[in-house]
Amino acid sequence: MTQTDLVRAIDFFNGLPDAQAAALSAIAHTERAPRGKEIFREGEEAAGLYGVLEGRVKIAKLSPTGKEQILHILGPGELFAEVPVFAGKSYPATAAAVDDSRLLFIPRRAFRDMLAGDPDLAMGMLAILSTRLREFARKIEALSLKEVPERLAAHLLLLRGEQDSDRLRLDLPKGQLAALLGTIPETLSRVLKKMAEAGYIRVEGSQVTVADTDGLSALAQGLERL
Amino acid sequence: MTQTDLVRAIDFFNGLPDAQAAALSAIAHTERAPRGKEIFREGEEAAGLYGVLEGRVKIAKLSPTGKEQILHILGPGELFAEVPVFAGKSYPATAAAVDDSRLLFIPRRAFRDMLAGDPDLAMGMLAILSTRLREFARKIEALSLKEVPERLAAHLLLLRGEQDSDRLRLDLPKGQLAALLGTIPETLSRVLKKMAEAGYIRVEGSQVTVADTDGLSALAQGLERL
DNA sequence: CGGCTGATTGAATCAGATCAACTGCTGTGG
DNA sequence: CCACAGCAGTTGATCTGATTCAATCAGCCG
Repeated sequence: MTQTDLVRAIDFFNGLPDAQAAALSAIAHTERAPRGKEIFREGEEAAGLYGVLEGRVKIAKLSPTGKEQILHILGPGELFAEVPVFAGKSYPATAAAVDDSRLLFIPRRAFRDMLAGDPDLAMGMLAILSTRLREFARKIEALSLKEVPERLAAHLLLLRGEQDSDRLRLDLPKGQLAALLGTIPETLSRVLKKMAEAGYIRVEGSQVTVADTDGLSALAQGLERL
Repeated sequence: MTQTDLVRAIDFFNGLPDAQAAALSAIAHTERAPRGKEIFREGEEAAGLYGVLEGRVKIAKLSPTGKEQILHILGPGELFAEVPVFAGKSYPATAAAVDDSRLLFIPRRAFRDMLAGDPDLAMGMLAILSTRLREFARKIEALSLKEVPERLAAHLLLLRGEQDSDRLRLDLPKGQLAALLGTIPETLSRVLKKMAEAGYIRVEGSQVTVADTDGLSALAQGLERL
């Protein structure tokens, strides 16, 4: 495995162009953390950010009385401590290895120097983050629609926007689509049928044709119901 | 209104330290867009990013047949076109003013040059974005818990982590809390009662005491039910 | 032709929303 | 100082959308 692949093993950096991934790799190094090893402690100045390559890491707060409150367990591919590093704060919690682990470490100082010399690295990371932020925002919007017909209608409209046609291919088996919409195949099946009967769409296997965009839109906003 | 306030009027930049907000302001300028004015067109090279100061802007795709598919309507405080600008792509859709609007514009070139000279600006923006990303991730996690007791248990555990004590103040009236959890006051009331009866918590007005952290945790993960 | 998987349909059940009534607190005006 | 309006919160009865359980169907591959 090359160094570049190492950096790419962290989801956060996946999507960076080769040149930038390589540049980052040059300042990153890997560390082994045996089970139980403390990686950093709450209150220390944030010296750098970490990614989990292998094993698991827990993020916890120690209460004054010494009780441990686990905030998060992280697995391979996950980044941590990036917020305090970017913000120039101290670590807000303590991190320790749960299993024997291998970590990627990027020192704050070197990272900052590299940003100064390579604005495209900064742009690349901003691009990744803002793309992901948009995706998340969309997901939140979708999840906060309570009824299945609303979520399905919203999803179909989204597909319609992407595929730029009224004839949509469901690129996912219906069972998977159901899971994506936070429901089960049975319900999806019934809702598709009702939508078809009400004239909003036509369904032929995994091909769905939008017949009434405005109607679907009204459904998605809960203005109408099936 | 000073220039700095202008930049801060966009949510995205809110949270930047004064020095960086001022620096950004220096390269930003404002534009007026009368109703109907096209701001940029799909396929053009992304020259810069925009924020809505006043009015509304629509983002739409024009299908080959000339039909317009509106993807999004944006209001004051919202940023747009930042993804193609950061990524160095062309605009993926067309933007036009819906009302008479005032926009903030930041040219890509100047923005990139500024990043090169000021790594702390880059760090600051990365900090904002990654903080927001974490918040969103948490929200998605919470929303994807389907049952109210799960969501409430998760929320109580979160508060417990923040307040670092088993005795929690609900900093929100119960009606508001219900809305935050995606339910209604009646249901919240019943669930709190059930949790108290089952011995997980004790409730005294807006003061909740966690009696069984592990039990709550099991509830939050759906391992147990009320 | 079996036998598997994905999709559909029907019946029973359940969680939560809705509707409506009631409690209890707080603040204000007579 | 009391009375009563007003609002947050609680409780009960009912209704509805969605899941669960079970059976069936369609297509596909060996």
